[in-house]
Amino acid sequence: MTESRRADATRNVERILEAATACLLVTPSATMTEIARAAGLGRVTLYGHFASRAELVEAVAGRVLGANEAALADLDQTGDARAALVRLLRATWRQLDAARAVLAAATQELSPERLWDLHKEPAARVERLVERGRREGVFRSDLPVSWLVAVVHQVVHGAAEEVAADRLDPDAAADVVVRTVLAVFAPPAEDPLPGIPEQAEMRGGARSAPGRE
Amino acid sequence: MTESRRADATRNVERILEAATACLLVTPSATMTEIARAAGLGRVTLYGHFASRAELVEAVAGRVLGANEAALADLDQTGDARAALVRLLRATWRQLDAARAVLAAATQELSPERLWDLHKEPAARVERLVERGRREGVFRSDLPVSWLVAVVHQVVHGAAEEVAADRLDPDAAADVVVRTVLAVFAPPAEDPLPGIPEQAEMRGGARSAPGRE
DNA sequence: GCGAAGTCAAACAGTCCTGTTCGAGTTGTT
DNA sequence: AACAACTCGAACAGGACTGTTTGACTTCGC
Repeated sequence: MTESRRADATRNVERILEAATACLLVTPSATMTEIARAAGLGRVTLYGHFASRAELVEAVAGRVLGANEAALADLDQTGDARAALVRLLRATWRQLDAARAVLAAATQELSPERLWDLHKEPAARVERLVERGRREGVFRSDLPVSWLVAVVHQVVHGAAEEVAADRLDPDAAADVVVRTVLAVFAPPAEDPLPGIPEQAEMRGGARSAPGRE
Repeated sequence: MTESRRADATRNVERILEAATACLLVTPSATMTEIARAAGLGRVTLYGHFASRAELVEAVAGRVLGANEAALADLDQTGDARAALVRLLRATWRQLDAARAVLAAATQELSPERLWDLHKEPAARVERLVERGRREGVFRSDLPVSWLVAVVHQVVHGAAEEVAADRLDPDAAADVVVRTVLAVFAPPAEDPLPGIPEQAEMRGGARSAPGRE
């Protein structure tokens, strides 16, 4: 596939992907013109390598997610579940610092199914860990698994936003994330307050598919 | 100001605002045409009442936030800080169920400063409560206040997303939110894990104004 | 019932974006 | 050196949206 392509062409594809990543990181709605200018290339050249904007965005998303996967794949997931969670969180944080807004772009540009695919692997990783931690009794069981996974997602993204808004020290962010998630995941000591049902009924991953449209 | 306006005119303004709220709730980028159709009115009529799309979005945002404020303003904020937090969370959840996506629309349509203004009041309310709870020793002090406020924001919005994606039972959502936030806010029993710095240095609300553009 | 206020469809101008074509220039490869 | 691969600017067609105008129509208020 990449057999007979001139050297500068492949180099330019790389330049485009990098510029696109940078642009989409700032503004998910960055235009082809902007990306081309950022890459120091002509707009037409982009279309020479990517048939459409969607294709470029997908390539960027795949690239970022790929790097993410690579970094997270060979992570020690054994031993104490909490320690494993901490490692996973720190690694995720490091990666997501870069991926954040690119995903935002993909979110509103790609088809929902395609997007769900991209998010599936990281989510599954967290899910497996959550379930193990539960069996071992170190994570709480009174909240849905899907919710705990969502909390990780929300907290990490939220921290990224706070850092971007200059309301949180980038160096402290990783620890803040770890502390927060650990606090949520820890089994509740006892009911701290009356008026809260003992066990919230949950829907797990029902997927009863009311869907849109 | 609203003196001499025909009855159907004021009624239509109301219809427009309601339709716009509904539309923006589904899609933040809803067009004037879509909103007009949803309101059962002509597109031109919208421009008769709102000079521009931005003006309409701002009106909708103001309306939603206003209702939010009204509901939260006369809330019992005395007594145990945790109980007060629970009340605040439940009330916020009830309101935000409706406000969610409207704010998303406003977020990318309105000027950042204007948006910050709209978010300021609710955030300040949470912040005051957090600080009181800290003084009373029922909330943790090892994380920045601004972060705890952000956590509330993230968790509530995250729950709304999960509900929208049909991964969380709407009836259980309020409890889930309460449990999650309480877990984060509770003072850490002791360092549960080595490798975490004793106290994360924080930036509070520095606002060193790097700004965009 | 009369006039003013309000509504509306159609059509228009203006902007911005995507994606394509063309011809000329440039640069890698052999 | 020479050919092919590549790049590029300009220009075009097409679409979507915003915001305005016009002139006819409906409805409210008195």
